[in-house]
Amino acid sequence: MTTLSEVAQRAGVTSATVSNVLRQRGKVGAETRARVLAAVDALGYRPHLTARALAEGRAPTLALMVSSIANPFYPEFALAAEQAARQHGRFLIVCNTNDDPEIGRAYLEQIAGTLSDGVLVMNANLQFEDLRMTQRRGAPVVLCMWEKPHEPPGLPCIAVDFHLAGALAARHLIELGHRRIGIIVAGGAACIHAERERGFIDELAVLGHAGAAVASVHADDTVEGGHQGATALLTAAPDLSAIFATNDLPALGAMHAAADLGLKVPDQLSVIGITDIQLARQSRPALSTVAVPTAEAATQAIALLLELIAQQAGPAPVRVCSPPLLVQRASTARPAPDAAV
Amino acid sequence: MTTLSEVAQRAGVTSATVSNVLRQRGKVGAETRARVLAAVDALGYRPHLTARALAEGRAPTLALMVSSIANPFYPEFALAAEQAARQHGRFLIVCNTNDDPEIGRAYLEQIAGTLSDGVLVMNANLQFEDLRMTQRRGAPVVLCMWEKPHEPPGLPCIAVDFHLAGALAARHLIELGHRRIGIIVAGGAACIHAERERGFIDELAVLGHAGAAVASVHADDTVEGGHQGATALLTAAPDLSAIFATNDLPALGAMHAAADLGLKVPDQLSVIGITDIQLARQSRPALSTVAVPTAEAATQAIALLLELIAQQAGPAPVRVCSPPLLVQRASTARPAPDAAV
DNA sequence: GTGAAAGCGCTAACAG
DNA sequence: CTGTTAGCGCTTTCAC
Repeated sequence: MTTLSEVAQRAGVTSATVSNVLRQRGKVGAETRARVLAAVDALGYRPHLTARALAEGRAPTLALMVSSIANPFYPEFALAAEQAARQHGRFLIVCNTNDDPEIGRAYLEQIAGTLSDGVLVMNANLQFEDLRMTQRRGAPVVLCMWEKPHEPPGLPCIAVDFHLAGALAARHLIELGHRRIGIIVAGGAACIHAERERGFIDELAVLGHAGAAVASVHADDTVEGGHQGATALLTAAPDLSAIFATNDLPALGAMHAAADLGLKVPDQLSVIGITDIQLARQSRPALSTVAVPTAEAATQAIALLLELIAQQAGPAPVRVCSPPLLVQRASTARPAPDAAV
Repeated sequence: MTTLSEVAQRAGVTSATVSNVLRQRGKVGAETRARVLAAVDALGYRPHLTARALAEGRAPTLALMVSSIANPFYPEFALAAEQAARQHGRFLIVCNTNDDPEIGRAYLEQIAGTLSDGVLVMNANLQFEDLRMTQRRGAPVVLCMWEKPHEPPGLPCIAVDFHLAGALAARHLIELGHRRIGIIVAGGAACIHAERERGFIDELAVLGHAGAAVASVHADDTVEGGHQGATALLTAAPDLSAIFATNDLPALGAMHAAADLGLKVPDQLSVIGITDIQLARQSRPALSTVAVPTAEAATQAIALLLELIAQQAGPAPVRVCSPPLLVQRASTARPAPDAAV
């Protein structure tokens, strides 16, 4: 590990000058600069990021808190976040909370402000109180995918209009002619997807088909959960012509359930989800869904976090991403005439 | 940000003593300790990890280099790696190389030894020379899933016997009675999967059915790649009764291709992959595959890296994971009698 | 047992 | 333009 002063010594200057050359600060004589650069090169000097961080009073890393890396939603988000961070010269520390608030708190306690300059929170099931505490300690926090643009959480956040996402799904099914629709609300007790369900229901009412929501079940936010949910739904109400799931994974599970029950998708049953994860494109039939701007949210979240770190943003700014978009694929179609009651 | 000396002041001692109390080093009087702990508590003191790292001459973070977070292989691995790291009090910086050796090198240059104590390399398409350089600079490197246990790479690594993985796939298909098998070799030009193909071919020979490998194509390591590969295979040799893909993603693509060609899996075509990613369980029909100990590799890789950092390991140790295991699901079956030539 | 002091590698005033 | 001087917050000898 060659240090600044070793370089300085070789170049016959002092470490401050080397520092100035490297960071283009202060004026340095052209000739001196050349000597310094030569020395840097000869010695293979690389700045010690930890030492620099300590001296500057700021860390080069950002913490990304996520409930599980294994969430199929994660890849696109993390990819975009990492790229954005890199472009700003920052590194990303991934903190998996496993949906356990304790682990989340422990992470925050340890690294927020001491190893990471700021914290990105992505569905990590953290206590708001812990986040506020983190903020108070001087480490900015950004919530990455706030579901309710019209009800800001009192913390900086990147919001996506999931109410609209639900509405778009509803409109699509209604326009296709579906009048007997089952709903799978994913996310368990915490029920993070309430906004999506509400958007769906509200739109049904707006379109004059409030009665089209025939049945509704809660389910785990997984393929298996969707499978179980759909099975329950179709058993209780065999005449459903469509199922709306608040997330893609359970929607995929619903398609499997339909297959297991001998129902053809989309001929006998239409299925639609929300998010547009990679898998949605790869399923057979390909899943119709409402695409949500995941990568954009990641990029914006990084940008906002950096502004907060630089203290260039208000106390609890809310930024809204582009609206969700319907993506019609092969899992939705007009209901079969004989399926109608 | 309360500092050590603030705590010290409040406790009426010096920062050295506080440090001793916190790290259980040196002897501290019971009464003093109590006072110190009380002050720590009252002030909400948290150690500044960056400062500590600088003073200790070691960083609390490990770098995980990966070609793409979006690789469906990644979740299980990263989850296990992050947990293992956390259990050892380390944090994980995720470095996405996008398969670009330049990005990889830039990452290594910047953080290895200056922000991270060691580097985990997972399919990141890095130049060995860059990795050796990193080592020489004092930051240990571990390759996470070396495919050839019998040909160590000259760098510390966690190896998985992918030759055996290929062999198990071959044995399974042969035992089922398949004699006309198509092979999809994933991974493109770099051809990281050569060992798997060789294992498959070798085992065919061992079993006396060298001729069963009727055709072989190269394809991208994606669902789409597998789809294209399988389509090509089945077009050129419509009488194939089984397809072996060197990875699960292309195997899944092969199943889709079969469906598109009107072939029933497994009745008219058996498909088998390698790895056992989550998706393999969730596809319809569920994919038969050869499971590889991904999580174990992650855990071992972290352990080895920490040993290397602590200088408790030889120069280029190779650790071999548990052997791969056949997982028979619904995508493989005996060939239809009338399909045989 | 506890304190004083040096230093990790770098940056940031301020002098000259 | 370049050098001097202080730290950043913590750990770690080494005296007392």
